[in-house]
Amino acid sequence: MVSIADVARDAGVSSSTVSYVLSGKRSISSETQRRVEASIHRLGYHPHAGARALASSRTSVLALIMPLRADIDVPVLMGFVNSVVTTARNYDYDVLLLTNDEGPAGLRRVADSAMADALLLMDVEEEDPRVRVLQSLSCPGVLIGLPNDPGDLSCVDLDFSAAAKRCVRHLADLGHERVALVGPSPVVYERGTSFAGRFLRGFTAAARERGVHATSRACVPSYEGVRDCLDRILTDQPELTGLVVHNEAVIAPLLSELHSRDMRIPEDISVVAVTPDEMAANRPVPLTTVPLPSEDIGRSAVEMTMRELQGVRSPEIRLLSPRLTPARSTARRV
DNA sequence: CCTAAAAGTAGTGTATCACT
DNA sequence: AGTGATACACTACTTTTAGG
Repeated sequence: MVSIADVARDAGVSSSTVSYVLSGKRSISSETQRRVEASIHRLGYHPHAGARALASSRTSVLALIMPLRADIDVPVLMGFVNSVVTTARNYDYDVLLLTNDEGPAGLRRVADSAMADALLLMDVEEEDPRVRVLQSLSCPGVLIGLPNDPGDLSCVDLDFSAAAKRCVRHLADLGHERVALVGPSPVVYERGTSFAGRFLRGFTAAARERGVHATSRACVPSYEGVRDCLDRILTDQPELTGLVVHNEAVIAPLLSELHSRDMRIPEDISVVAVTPDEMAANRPVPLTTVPLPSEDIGRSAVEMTMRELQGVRSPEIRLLSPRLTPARSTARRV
């Protein structure tokens, strides 16, 4: 293995000079800089991460804690992971991905063993015991999601309440008077997952505000779950003309189920979905969506974390404003 | 004198301080 | 602008000590 001492010997300088060339924390003559860089290149040197962590008590690793539960939509989650990892690399950080649900003890384990410099927490619940623990840790933490009491932690998320309102108002503007929400899986509500509650409350509030009849149902992500969910909704509202879907895993089976029931989109029923942009276009009928900005959320979370790591303590709750992208799946009610 | 346990030492690769 | 010494946390190895 090539060490900093090998580079120093090759370049004819001391190892501290190599270190300063690498960190850029001191001025180095251009000639020395050039020789050191040439040696680094020639020898194929890469700093030893363990030794770095030992000397600096920094790991250059962010822990992304993302419990992978059965009811979680992996493609959507990967959008967040991708954005977090990509942004972290811009700051010379790597990402430690933790997908087991270890609860508060897991946070302590990672922080106290100094595996990472900061923790990013996903799948946040309204009353999440991890939040209090995260605050008490010595390393910074940022939430992707919004608990009832975030304390002085920074949070980023889509403004799900506003997103729901956007969907309802769009349908109401098109003359729809009877709408329904196909929500996340029942377990997501039971767990008190923060986005689910916020979306549902926004949906209900907007419907009331616009005088629209509204029903909502949790939906198990399977063909059977979708059939059951639709049955219940249509029993409740046989004259339904608008659907809001807040459950990515359900979109495909739902579209196919509507088709088999001869409910044409958008002639018989308008559909608007909350889903990442790239997953909306590739459907039998291009979907009107409120895009889930996983890219922006992941990037913001890492940027906030980096600010904290630089010692800037300015907790911020950043709720991104939803957009609505109209497509063929919604139309004026006839 | 032998063994086991405890204490001590050296070495790892890097960042950084104090110095020239 | 450049350098030597040191700290960092841990491990592997060596030496010392205690007790029989």
